[in-house]
Amino acid sequence: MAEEKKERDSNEESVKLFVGQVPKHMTEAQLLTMFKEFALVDEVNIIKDKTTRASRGCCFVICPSRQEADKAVNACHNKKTLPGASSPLQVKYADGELERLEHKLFIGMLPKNVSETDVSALFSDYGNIKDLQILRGSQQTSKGCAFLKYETKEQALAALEAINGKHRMEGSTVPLVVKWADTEKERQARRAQKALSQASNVPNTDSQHPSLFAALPMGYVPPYNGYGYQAPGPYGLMSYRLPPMQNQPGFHNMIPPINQGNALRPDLVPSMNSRNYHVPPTSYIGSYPGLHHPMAYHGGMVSPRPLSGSSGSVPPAGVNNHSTTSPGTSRSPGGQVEGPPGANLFICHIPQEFGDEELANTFQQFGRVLSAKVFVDKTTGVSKCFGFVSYDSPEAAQSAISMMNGYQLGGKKLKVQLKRDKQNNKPY
DNA sequence: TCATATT
Repeated sequence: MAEEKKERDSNEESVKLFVGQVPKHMTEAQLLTMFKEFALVDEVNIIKDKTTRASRGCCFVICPSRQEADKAVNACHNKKTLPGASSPLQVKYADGELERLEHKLFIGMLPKNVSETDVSALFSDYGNIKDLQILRGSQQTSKGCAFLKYETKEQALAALEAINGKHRMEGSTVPLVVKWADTEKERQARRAQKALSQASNVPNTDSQHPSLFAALPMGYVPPYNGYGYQAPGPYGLMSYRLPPMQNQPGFHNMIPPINQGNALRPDLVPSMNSRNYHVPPTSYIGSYPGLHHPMAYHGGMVSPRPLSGSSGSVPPAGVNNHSTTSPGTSRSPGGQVEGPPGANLFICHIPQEFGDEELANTFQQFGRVLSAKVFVDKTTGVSKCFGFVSYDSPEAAQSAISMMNGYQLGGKKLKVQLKRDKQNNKPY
C-alpha cells in the first residue's frame, strides 16, 4: 500500500487510458508492443473477470504524460480494428482521469453577495486561477458555492489546506469550506441515492442546499488519493448504505411498473414490496429431472401453436411462471456466455420492462439458457428492447425461434433470430 | 436491430 502511494506520487503526470474492443486472447505484451508504435507507454493492464481471470475484452494503458496519452487516443480511437474484434478500438481517458488532472476545487459557505473578484482575490494567493465559477440560481442569486481550477495540483492543495475551515469571508459567520470537487462517479452515486430515498419517502440531507450540505459538521475531507475515488467521507456512509434488496440482481428493473394492459404479469417485475420476489428459484434442471433434450418439452409443456389466431394470447408455458434462473445452472456470474455456433439468439421488441431475468425465464423452456442479456442504456438504465439469449445447443435455439418468433408479448411481436456471426476481422 | 467492458 505504501508502495502504491509512492508509485502514484512519483507518477503524477502519468495518464491512464481505457481501451475497449480488445480481443480476449491478446496478451499485455502484445498490446504494449502495438501501442508503443503510437506513443510512449509505461504499462498495459488487461481487465479481467474477478473470478475466472479471463480477459473482459478491455484494458488500461498507462502513458507517462497527457501528451503521450493524446497521441495514443488520436492514433487508435475508432481507427483500428484488432483481429477478432467486431468493431474498432475504443481509446479514452479512464474514468476519473480527466477530473484528476483538473485539480478542481469546491468552495462552499460563500457569502450570498460575493463576487468573482472577491473570490479571486483570496484564492490567487495560492496560484494562478484557470477557471472560477460561482454557482447562481435563476435570478443570478448566488448559491453560496463555487468551483475553481488552478494550474497545478500543488496550488490547489495549498489553497485547500490554508483556507478550508479556517478562513471566514467578510459578511459571513462561518468559515469557507474547500474540498476536492466530486468526481462524476460520486455525483452519480449521490443522484442514485437521492432517487432511492425519494422513492422510499425517507427524508434525506441531499435535498438541502449544496453549501449547507457541504458544510455539515464533519467537514473534514480526506486528502485526495490521486485516483478520483475518495474513501467514504462526510456522506460516504449514507451513499453506500443501500437497502439489501437494491444490491440484488434485478435492481435495474425497479423502474416503476408501467401498466399498459399488456399480457405481462406485474409479479414478473421484481419490486421491493412484492412478496413474489422471494419465491424460491426453480431451476431448470430441478423442474425437469432427467430431461436433457430440449425438444422433449415440446410435446408436454408447450402449446404447439402459440401464434395461431385468437388462441395466440395464451403464452407458451413458462412465460408466466415464477421460476427464476437458478444460479447453479445458468449464466456465469460475470458476463455474457456465448453458446456453441447456432445456439445464440438475437431478440428484439422485448417489452420495455423486461430485464435479464425475465428474458431468461421466458426462454428457459426451450433449453438450457447459458446467458440472457437485455441491453439497457448505459446512463438511464432504460431497456433498449433488444437482447441476447444463448443456449447450450442449436436445437434449443431453433425451437425457441419456432415458438417465440412473432410471439406477441406486450405491445409488439418478438423478433427472434440467430445472432449474427462476427465476421469483420481486420488485421491492424 | 447484433455482446459498451472501468482491475
